[in-house]
Amino acid sequence: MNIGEASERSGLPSKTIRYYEDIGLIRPGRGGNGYRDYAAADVHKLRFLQRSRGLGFSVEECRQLLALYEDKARASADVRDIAEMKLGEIDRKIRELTELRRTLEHLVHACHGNDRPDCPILEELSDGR
Amino acid sequence: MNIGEASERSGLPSKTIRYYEDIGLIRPGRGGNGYRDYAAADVHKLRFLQRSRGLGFSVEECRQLLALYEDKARASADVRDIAEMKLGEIDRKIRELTELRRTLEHLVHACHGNDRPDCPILEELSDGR
DNA sequence: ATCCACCTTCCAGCAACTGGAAGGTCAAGT
DNA sequence: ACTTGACCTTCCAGTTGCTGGAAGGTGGAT
Repeated sequence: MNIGEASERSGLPSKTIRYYEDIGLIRPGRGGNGYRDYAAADVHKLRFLQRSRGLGFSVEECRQLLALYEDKARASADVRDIAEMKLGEIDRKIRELTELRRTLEHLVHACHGNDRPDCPILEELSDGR
Repeated sequence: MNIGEASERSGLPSKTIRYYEDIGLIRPGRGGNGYRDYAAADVHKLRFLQRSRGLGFSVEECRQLLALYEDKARASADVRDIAEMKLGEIDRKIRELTELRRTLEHLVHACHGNDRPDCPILEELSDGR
């Protein structure tokens, strides 16, 4: 399939898909007309990239995550170790986001949203807790 | 005070403080020697910026928050709207992160760390699911 | 034959810094 | 008085991860 369809199916803009090819994350085939030709497996990888990028993993980290999928000598303890390290990072990210969420929710609830000049959000941002 | 002390007190690197000046977020005075001179109010704003950036507000959002903060007739509803939008984004991130966690954990369990070439996820991938 | 939507490459710029060069300033130690 | 070293200054370049636009080729429908 062409890049447009791959874009639609993966949720990534065509521009980004070409960029990912530039930096060597994916290698689609080419048709006789020079157009990129994406297989279903490529789209799957693109979707994986879309998700993991959206979660704050760097492109380099995504490259490692993707390597887990592509590793032909799969099932080695090394590969599993990398995956486990990433799991730890994900857990940490979830914890941080949850903490951030808690703080913000507290602020939103404390703010009555009227015109009075006493917004607790701004007060906390400036004063600190 | 000089930029170094402002940096220490605000928790922002000097480079970042100069950058914030470049983009017009703060306007410190200047001493006779050309050094930037930060008043307590400047440090206060810098701390404000440090906090709100750390909470995931973009620089432009921080500029808005700062403007609201400085505006005596501010409407706290404006502030709350920005915070609520961020809250929605955070929720989405947590959901997606949890999903990715599940995916990776599945991978870790599928690759038990030996040399057997039987990772079901990879098979799924090559099948082009 | 002519649209128009698609595709191609290349080059530029964005956010939000970060690093480094080249040089000015200041307080302290000798 | 002089030198050292830690500050400070500006400016320019690089980073990450895209995103937009120009200039031009391709493909299917009318």
